[in-house]
Amino acid sequence: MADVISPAKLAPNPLFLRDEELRQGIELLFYAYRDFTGEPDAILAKLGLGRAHHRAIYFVGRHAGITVSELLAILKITKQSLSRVLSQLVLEGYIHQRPGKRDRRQRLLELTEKGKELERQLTRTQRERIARAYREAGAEAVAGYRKVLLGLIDETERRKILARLDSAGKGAA
Amino acid sequence: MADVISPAKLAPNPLFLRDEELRQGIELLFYAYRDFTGEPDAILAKLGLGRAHHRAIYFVGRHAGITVSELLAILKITKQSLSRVLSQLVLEGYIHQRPGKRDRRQRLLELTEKGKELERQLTRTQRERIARAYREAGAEAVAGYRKVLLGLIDETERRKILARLDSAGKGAA
DNA sequence: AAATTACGTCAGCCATGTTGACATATTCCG
DNA sequence: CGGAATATGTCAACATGGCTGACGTAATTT
Repeated sequence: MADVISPAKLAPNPLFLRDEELRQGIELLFYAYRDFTGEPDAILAKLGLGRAHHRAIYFVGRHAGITVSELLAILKITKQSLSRVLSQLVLEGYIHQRPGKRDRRQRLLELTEKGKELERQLTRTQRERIARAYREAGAEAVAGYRKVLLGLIDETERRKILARLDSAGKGAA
Repeated sequence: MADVISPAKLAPNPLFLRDEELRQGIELLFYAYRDFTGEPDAILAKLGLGRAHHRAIYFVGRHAGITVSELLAILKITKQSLSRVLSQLVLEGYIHQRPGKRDRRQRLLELTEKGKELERQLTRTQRERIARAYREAGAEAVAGYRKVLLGLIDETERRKILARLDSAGKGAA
């Protein structure tokens, strides 16, 4: 204000632009996630289930035969929290447990037919949403979306996740 | 299996590829959001605050003079839920309320100096995370990231959000 | 003057996260 | 073989942050 010629008016302040750009990146992520997770809740509510159940069902479906500790590592919650969700899903016949062959302490998890049916139903709306966004944005944009999201993930996790994305659906030990 | 020549081996099944691609899009969003939101919690916990306070502080900081109902529309929670958070933030001196000039029923919200300080502290780690991801991915990828995320948002919301992103930081009535 | 709007508040419920302590079965290792 | 480590489960208590429903007040609109 006191300056005769404000430097900010001569050249657009790069720090300001940067901050603005970054905040938009934050907010887009917030809004997208907000709307993305909103949809399946109605289906779940009717069954007396919540988002936590959706996440468990999704990843068990994605990695048939996953162990409890692997699932914990993906969800990053405590075993007590997972246990509540998981035991309910087993009780109600969505998920089946069997002891590991190599290591009989493990409980390998997989969806029952009922579980698979629910998984399909829950994921359908989200798949459609992503599909539409991909289609409208184009292949190049999709590559950018993937690249940036991957960069947002904790560095120590990135390798693991890339491996998981690749090996998914092939079943585990 | 029973087919003499499996069609899936001649041409890669486009439905399968599509499903795989879409699921990766879902999972990347999950992992990125998981790690993105994780960081500021430690700071908040020391102050006896939670994620809900962070969101309120963030958007009040971003839209100085925002009304309660506008904030509700952004967060998509009930007024009762917001009230709990907001009244605590006012009580502890992070947010200041003043009546609207045109409409004195409104309570226009803005951060106090204390609130601004906390906002900066909280947003710093997230800004840095986005900045790093942007830098590593490149400008073209950033454009794609924005395009796809925008496409994931509810269509009825998109216009509003674009307007918000543009007008942010210029203050409201 | 009546209806609507913006906001707030009280009360209670539910889902889902947390910590801490402890139990059991199995596997690994010296 | 026997003890340590591992995979999993369980009980109890608590915090956060959503939700619904009901009701109240001040200001604005009609």
